[in-house]
Amino acid sequence: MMKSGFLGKRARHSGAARRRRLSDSVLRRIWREGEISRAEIARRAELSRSTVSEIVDGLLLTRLVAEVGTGPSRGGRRPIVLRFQDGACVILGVEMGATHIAVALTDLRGRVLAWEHRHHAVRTDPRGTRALMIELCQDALAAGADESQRLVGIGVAVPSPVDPTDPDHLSELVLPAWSGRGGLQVLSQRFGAPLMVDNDANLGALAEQWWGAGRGIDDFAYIKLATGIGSGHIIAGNIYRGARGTAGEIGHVAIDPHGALCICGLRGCLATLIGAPALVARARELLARDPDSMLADTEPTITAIEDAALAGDPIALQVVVEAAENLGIAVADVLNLLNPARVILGGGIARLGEILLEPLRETVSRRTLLSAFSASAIQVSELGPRAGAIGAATLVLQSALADSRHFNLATPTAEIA
Amino acid sequence: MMKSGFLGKRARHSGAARRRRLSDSVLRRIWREGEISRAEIARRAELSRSTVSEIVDGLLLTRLVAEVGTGPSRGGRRPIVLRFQDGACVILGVEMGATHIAVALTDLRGRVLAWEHRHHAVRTDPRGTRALMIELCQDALAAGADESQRLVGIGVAVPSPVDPTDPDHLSELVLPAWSGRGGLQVLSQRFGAPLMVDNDANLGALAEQWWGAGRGIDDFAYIKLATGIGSGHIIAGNIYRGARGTAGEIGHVAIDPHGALCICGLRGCLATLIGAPALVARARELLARDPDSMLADTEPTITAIEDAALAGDPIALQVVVEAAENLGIAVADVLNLLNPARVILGGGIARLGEILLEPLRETVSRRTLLSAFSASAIQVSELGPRAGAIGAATLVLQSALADSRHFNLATPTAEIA
DNA sequence: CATACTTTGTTCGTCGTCTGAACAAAGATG
DNA sequence: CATCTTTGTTCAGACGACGAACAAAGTATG
Repeated sequence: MMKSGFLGKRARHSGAARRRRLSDSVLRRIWREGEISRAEIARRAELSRSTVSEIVDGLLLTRLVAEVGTGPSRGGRRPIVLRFQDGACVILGVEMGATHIAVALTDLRGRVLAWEHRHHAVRTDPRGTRALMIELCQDALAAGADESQRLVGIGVAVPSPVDPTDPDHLSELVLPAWSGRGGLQVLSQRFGAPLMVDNDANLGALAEQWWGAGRGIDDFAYIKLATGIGSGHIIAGNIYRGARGTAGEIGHVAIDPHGALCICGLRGCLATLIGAPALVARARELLARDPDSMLADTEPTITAIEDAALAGDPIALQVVVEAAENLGIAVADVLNLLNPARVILGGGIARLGEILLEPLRETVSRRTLLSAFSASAIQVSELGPRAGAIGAATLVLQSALADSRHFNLATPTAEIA
Repeated sequence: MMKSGFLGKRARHSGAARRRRLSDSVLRRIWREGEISRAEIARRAELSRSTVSEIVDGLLLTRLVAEVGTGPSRGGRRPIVLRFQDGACVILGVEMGATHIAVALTDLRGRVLAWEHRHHAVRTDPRGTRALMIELCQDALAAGADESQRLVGIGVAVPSPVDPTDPDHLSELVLPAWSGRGGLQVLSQRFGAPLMVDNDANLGALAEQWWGAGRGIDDFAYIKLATGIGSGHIIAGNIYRGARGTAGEIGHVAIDPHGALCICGLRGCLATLIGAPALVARARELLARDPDSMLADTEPTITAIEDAALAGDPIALQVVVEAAENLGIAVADVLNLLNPARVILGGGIARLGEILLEPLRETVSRRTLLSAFSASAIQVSELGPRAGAIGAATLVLQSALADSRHFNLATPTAEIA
């Protein structure tokens, strides 16, 4: 019995699977270089030119790669230039915030082809949020994609830890009204494309790794400063999610054991000290004592505080400096535990740049082992408020480049027939 | 020109290199299973029986694998049992502490064949320390190895961060008299075997992963409580060293910003609160107020405090409970940032077991996100004071199992000739 | 400007791996 | 006892990647 059964998995060490992996590695190389010739691929990948030619023939059929003229001679025949076709497909990246939804439609190089953004009471309205996501995705596709561009997939950044074994689960502490379920499969069904979900800070980190301040760096931390505080960690080149997906909860690192109560049930978490509501409250406190501030005109919001700090308002600056000092304690802990090569700050307040960085660097350098760190390694995000949505799209891109079957194209053989 | 050059690296996708990788993966499988038949390997590795037979023929020639009779029938011919020869080689693991040197001679299954331990003023005497290491290694080899057993390599655990790009460098903060250099190559030269160096907490974590409380777990933290406090982190199955080898400095996480000054230049580091000297000082302080303690008889040492706590002495217990509470704050930070599946405590004080664990778990569960952790996931080391030296040997074993050329055996072809 | 030399990309024969089928040995089953 | 399984080996064949050879298209040099 069981003479041969299903021979689906047998082909691992032979034929098809091996050739696919090699082809994928060549495809990734073409993506990475943008433009490259067959001969150059052969040199860098340590393959023979004949093998590369064969593989490239297959890739040309997928339309992900095209020949675009000839390059400069290196002393002999001029090479045929292969170019990765960034526009062959599109990807949707959705960011779900506490009070907004944003959607980025990107090409295969992370370029934003369309951007949609809408304020919404996400926390209290699951159904409306899902409908809004679909609407914004439709709008983005209509604005930025044409018929020829296949949708590779949809990525979603959520403001909650995501357990890889149960990606639709959302934290009931952060989003009580959602009763633990995202229900995001509707997106997948509506647009007929695979869905990938991850935490917003993780995806911010991923976006910075591929397109921003983390390019070329295999170990860094991304800290998102918003209503909540979260961190995403790139470790040995990959997002680190921990045993159950809750790594990166820097917002609940203990700073002041006697501080205010947090939604997590603890006291003195970083989030209670420098989350947006905390900063607003602190600004109010300072205004009560000293009302000679441009902030006194209106009810202060986090955006107003940021604007005032940029304009040089002393009270806003004090709020920021105090926040930087508290953040510095947590950053120092991260440096001591994880030794990242860089720390990247994202979220709204990161637009303050040096106003935030200078007191932060000062605190951190007082609190870290001398050799461990150069202060210049603390930077602000290069992608700003779009990092989350772009990172969500990048998650899809990453998986497609890792295994080109996820591009979901007609197979080469089918195209020939 | 450059018709073919050196063809050393070309063979990556063909022939020799591929066969070697496959052979190594079969060897690892035999190691992992201990005993297994060819047919079983074929099933689990999804290879054909003929291929496995061919590879096993090669492995038998290395003497790392042998046929040892037949196993139970599964309804047909009885399989020939292959057994990994744990005793074919030996490995030396050296632990360099602040005040001692320990050497473990192990087989290829992490069993300790010989154990040497000597107190020594390591911090102030580099030359004598190196000589002592050589002496203890010699003793261990004489006591536990015979002529037929080749020495695969020597691993060394050092009480300093180790930069993978400069493994002989030692921290000048921790070991000022060593002026930044380990000079451990003498070991390699003396015994004619490769040398590998890593941080002691990292190697404690590795030992627990292979042989102790971390078996089968891909994400956990090991915390070494001794003169200094360090942590080693297994992340996605591998030791995480950070960008420059200084990950895992939990000893310098900030607990009390107004605390005592640390060698690192900061205040209130965990190490200043629960390092062995701090515990001794705290015991003295308590004794001054209440001299009715068994500790009052002699000058208190860390070992004496541990013994007294085990005997139920109230003052010793208070010292331990306070230490557990401070440690708990740092452990909670680790849980929030890294979400390990387990936390393992090593170092001398870990022998207190539940006396230490109970107040620690209490503190941690008050300070961590509910869903993130079950308190039972905090445990003490299974390997105790030998974890560092065994981990150092395991580092060598790991590299040999990853690439069997590191076993440094006569090649099969050479043995045939 | 003709000749020699390079580089590129393709074609084709070859080598080495891994496979699957066939087989003998050894045991289970009824 | 005959039949069926399982194991391990042998051997021919499929297939992938390689290298050699070649044509095409360039550069360097007299």
